[in-house]
Amino acid sequence: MEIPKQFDPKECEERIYARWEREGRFQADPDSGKPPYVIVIPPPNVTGALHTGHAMFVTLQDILVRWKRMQGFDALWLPGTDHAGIATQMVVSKEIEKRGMNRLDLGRDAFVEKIWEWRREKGDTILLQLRRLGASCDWSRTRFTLDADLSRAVRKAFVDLYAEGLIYRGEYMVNWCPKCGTALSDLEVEHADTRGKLWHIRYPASDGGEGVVVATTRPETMLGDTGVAVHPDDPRYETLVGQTVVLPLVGRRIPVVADAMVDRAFGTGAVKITPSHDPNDFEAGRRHGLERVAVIGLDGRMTRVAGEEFAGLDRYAARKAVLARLEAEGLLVKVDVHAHAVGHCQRCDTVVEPAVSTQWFLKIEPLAGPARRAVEEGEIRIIPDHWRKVYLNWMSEIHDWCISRQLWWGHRIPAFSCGSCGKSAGVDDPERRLVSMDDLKACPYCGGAVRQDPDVLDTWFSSQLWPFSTLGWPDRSRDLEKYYPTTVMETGYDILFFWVARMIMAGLKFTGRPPFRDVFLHGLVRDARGRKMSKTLGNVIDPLELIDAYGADAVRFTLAILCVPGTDVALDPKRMEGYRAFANKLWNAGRYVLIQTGDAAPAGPAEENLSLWDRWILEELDRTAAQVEASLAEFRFYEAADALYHFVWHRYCDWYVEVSKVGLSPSAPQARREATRHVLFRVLDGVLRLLHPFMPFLTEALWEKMPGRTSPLVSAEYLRPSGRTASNGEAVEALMDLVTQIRTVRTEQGLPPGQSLALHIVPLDPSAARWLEGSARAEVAALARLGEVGVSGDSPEGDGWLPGVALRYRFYLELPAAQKDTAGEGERLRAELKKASAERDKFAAKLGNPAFVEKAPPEVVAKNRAILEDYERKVRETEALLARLED
RNA sequence: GGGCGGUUAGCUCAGCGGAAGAGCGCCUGCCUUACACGCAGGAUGCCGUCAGUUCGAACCUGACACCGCCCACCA
Repeated sequence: MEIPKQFDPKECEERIYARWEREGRFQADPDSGKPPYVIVIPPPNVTGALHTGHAMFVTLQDILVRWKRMQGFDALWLPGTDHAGIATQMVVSKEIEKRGMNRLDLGRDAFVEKIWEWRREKGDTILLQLRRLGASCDWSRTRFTLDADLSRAVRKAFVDLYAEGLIYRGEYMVNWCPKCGTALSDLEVEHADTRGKLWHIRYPASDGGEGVVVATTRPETMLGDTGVAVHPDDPRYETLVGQTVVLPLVGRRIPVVADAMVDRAFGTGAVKITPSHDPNDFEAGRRHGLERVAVIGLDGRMTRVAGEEFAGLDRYAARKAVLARLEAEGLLVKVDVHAHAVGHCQRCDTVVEPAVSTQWFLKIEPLAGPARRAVEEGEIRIIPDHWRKVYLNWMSEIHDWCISRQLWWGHRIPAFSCGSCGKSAGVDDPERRLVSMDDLKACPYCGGAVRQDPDVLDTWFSSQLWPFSTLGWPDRSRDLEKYYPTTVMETGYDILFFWVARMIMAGLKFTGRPPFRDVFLHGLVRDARGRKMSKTLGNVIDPLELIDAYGADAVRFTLAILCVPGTDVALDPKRMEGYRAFANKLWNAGRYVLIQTGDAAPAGPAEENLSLWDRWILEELDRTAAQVEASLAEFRFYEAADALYHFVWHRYCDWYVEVSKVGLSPSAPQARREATRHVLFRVLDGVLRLLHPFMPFLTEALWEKMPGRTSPLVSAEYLRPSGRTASNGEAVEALMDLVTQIRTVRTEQGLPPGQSLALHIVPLDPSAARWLEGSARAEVAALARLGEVGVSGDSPEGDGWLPGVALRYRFYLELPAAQKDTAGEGERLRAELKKASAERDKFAAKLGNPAFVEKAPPEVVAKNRAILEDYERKVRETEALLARLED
């Protein structure tokens, strides 16, 4: 069989993936009788391109799903995409603007049709990209949030919540993005600390007196002021309360009111009240019955009400103009530098404007209570644990959710209003008949013509239903019965509130059950220096380029091993080189094993034919399997990946494969050769199973080259720890230590690595002697590249032997004839003696402390004692060698 | 203003009560026939500061100092 010396991802990735898909290996089967294991994908935006965040979740979820599938679960990983309201509308708007059109010219229907065209053209791109990473999704169950059945689920949710009075409509102050032209939820506003200014402005008293100085960060809003507030207990303003002051530039008389919301220590202790343009003032205005004067329009420009001088100006131009006028009139008293947080639109980064408008809201408290309890009581587990606290914290101070958006792309709100009788959903609809599952043809109250609300729902309103809407809800489908609740929700912590929290609320509300049992939140992928990736920084890493350069397996393995719960991931392509090398390492180990085994799987040998090393590597494999199992169960991907890496490279390849060359040599007995072949093969087999979820392509490619493999690895059984107990650890470690010591002496003495030298070994105790029986001497020789190896109870005759001390052996390395000079050896031994004595003293002191011996657990004391003995022996032996050397 | 993380080898990070670790980088040798995407050997750490608890602390407790993140309607 021809196996190339380098693993070539390009050769196998596409071919193998196509085979898996063709054979239906990812398909879940509710009638299989197997227990379900379910993950629904965090649906990427339908217009999106694969980024590193996707690569991370694909890697982690695919590891979990493949692992469980191999363990015999009916594993379902359900894929799909999100219509992503604002994001998509923005992308398509920009696109048609490039062609000289705009969405208003086009009109709603035509524009929405354009987006659908776009979606048909590009919408599957991202799903094809997920495949490149090896995602084993059940593509037959792919869903899109705007699919007919999912839209029905959204409508059902809305109708039910409305019927229950949890959805209401009203005029409130909301976050408004002047550029996107829509209301936003609190979560869609990103606060950025900004160094602004605090302007102190004098409002003269109506009677011509001094009046009051107010402090504001937004002077342009003063045009809409309808009051000034001071603290009720503030002696400075006692006499002013109840009076009126004159609003500069406008001339309006506005009252001074007392309100406890005022912080006396801030600014001047007097606050201007603009009920139309500040959430606090909105409330204050209500409390004191103040008029609302809107001077900033929804387009971010000053309204006519702002006065002729300012009308039509952009809000920031108006700020300058207002300040100039105040300055001119001598009313600008003081300007302070003032740092404060300014809200920006998550999508377009425009400064958000608080604005009063009529919107739809979802009452949160009735939903939040059960959602809080589900986590508090452990029905839902959030990992890492500190996110649990964050979740609970957020859940307990959550506000109602503004769910309507003034967009065209999304689920249109199924609410109607009547042109004849004037009844309108949410406001004047006592029997709640104007919201319905079917489009209303006529007013159910008077039969008049009805009009549907033009707004659409926040994208996240449909996302919150994803774990069950994708499975057929509100119908009681077979899938819903079998796969709901899902098993694990795996996603980035950045959408804990946006998505995870809301799914929990919605899941409990609509299905009566939590939508998943475990929530695992991975860190965000950042650049090599830990900075957030951004186009402006130019540090964006494209996962597809990574796959092209290193192969999907290396990309996956890197992401997995970097995934430490609770930490963001610093992704360094340099590091990926290391894991590409790892892939290649395993490839070549497989190549070696397959060349040795030929075209028949080697039969199992009798237990007594297994050597020390054979048993050791099988135990190590077992321990690795147990470690992977335990680590994955707790979502410690890095730990599982690290255990596999270490086992494959530093146990199997570095030691066992090297030792096996002795066992396979023509001079070895037949039984030894067979046993070695068997163990080599068996460990490779186990490694491929264990590693498959992490590196699916490479492992499958090797698997298909193994003799006797009819069905693919993806459907094979995962390796279970066999629970072997007989331990050879001590013996093998002593031998490994011996080899390492010999190599060190060799290198330090500058002996040519290629030269075959003779060695003499003196075991320091009977078990050490026993471990050298059988093939061990030949193995040591091979590992340390030696010639003849002798063993005896005493040092060898003659000159020119370089002595050394290992844990359980003394050894003598024969110098080449031309180099019979051991002069440097004394120095080396003395250095080692010094180190060993220091260690010995440290442990002796510890054990000399009666409190330690008395109070520490016995096994700890015993362990320390054993270490002390090792060092004592080492010191003793080294001293003896030195003494002889100096004779 | 609240809350949550982090501070360990040059870099990125594990370890979280019993001998300071990994990967990359660095230094020395090696094309040893599975692999130079390789092999062998090596150097490198007041485990942020101070005080406590403990037989024992990188790990627990409390303060402090820097970094970072999230939430929040003080103009």
